[in-house]
Amino acid sequence: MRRGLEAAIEGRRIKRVDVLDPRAVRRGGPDLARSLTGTTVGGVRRAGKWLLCDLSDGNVWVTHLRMSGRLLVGRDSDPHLRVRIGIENGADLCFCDQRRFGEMFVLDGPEADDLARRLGPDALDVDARTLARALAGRRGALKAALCNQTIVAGVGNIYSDEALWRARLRWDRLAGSLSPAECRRLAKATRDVLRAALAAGGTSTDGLYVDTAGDTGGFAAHLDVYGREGRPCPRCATPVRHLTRGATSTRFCPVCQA
DNA sequence: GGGTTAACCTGCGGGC
DNA sequence: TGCCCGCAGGTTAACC
Repeated sequence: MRRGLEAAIEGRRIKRVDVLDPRAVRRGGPDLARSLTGTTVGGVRRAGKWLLCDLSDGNVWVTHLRMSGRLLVGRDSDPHLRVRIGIENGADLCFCDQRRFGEMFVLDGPEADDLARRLGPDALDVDARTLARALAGRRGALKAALCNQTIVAGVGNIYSDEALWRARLRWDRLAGSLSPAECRRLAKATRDVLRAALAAGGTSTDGLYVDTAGDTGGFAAHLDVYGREGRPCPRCATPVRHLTRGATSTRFCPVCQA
């Protein structure tokens, strides 16, 4: 998404902003349009799951897609269009979001730095030592820690289940109880699964997860446990288990994840 | 201070 | 056929 956004808007001036759903800009209020209009987009960065666009006036345009948010180039007819951003000499950038959890707002430089600072090390290149430090002393469940953005940034429900399966670790292990070898396995599994998913264009389970061109990712075909409950574990053939705890569901192999 | 839970939201599928 | 309910999930505030 960051790469697609970079190609579509980097170096271009924002000439118009139409907020069709105020909830999409709830944090920034009605000022979003005023803050963006007339500025030029510099770099497009990522901090965990947050997209950060540096603006020519020193402010930072922040977007989080949450579950169903999408940034589509030239899709004004999308039924879930929430914000339309007119780009000079380019197609409109359309923020579409079926479930309305996503949001965009503008922060000044130091505020954006604060947002990024609150996040843990980036999961895409986390190493064993960094992960061990981040998990040390944690008494909660390993999966909850892995999904906690202040501990490790960038992992959500799908990739935490996949990384834990690859590392042969149970979701409910005490997060601070991992041995150095287990930390090495989990760090590598987390990096590997995210890189593989990225190479495949992400995981699209229901057509909601698409890139800026509207194309679905292909990683769903390579998932080992997520969405495979009841089917054989690819490693030991035990049926994959599914359980719901609170608002999140977990898939795991009850035999080869210890 | 760290961990847990509910709320936010819409569309879809299953059950009746 | 139509209605109701549960489920999907990232972040945050409130609570323990």
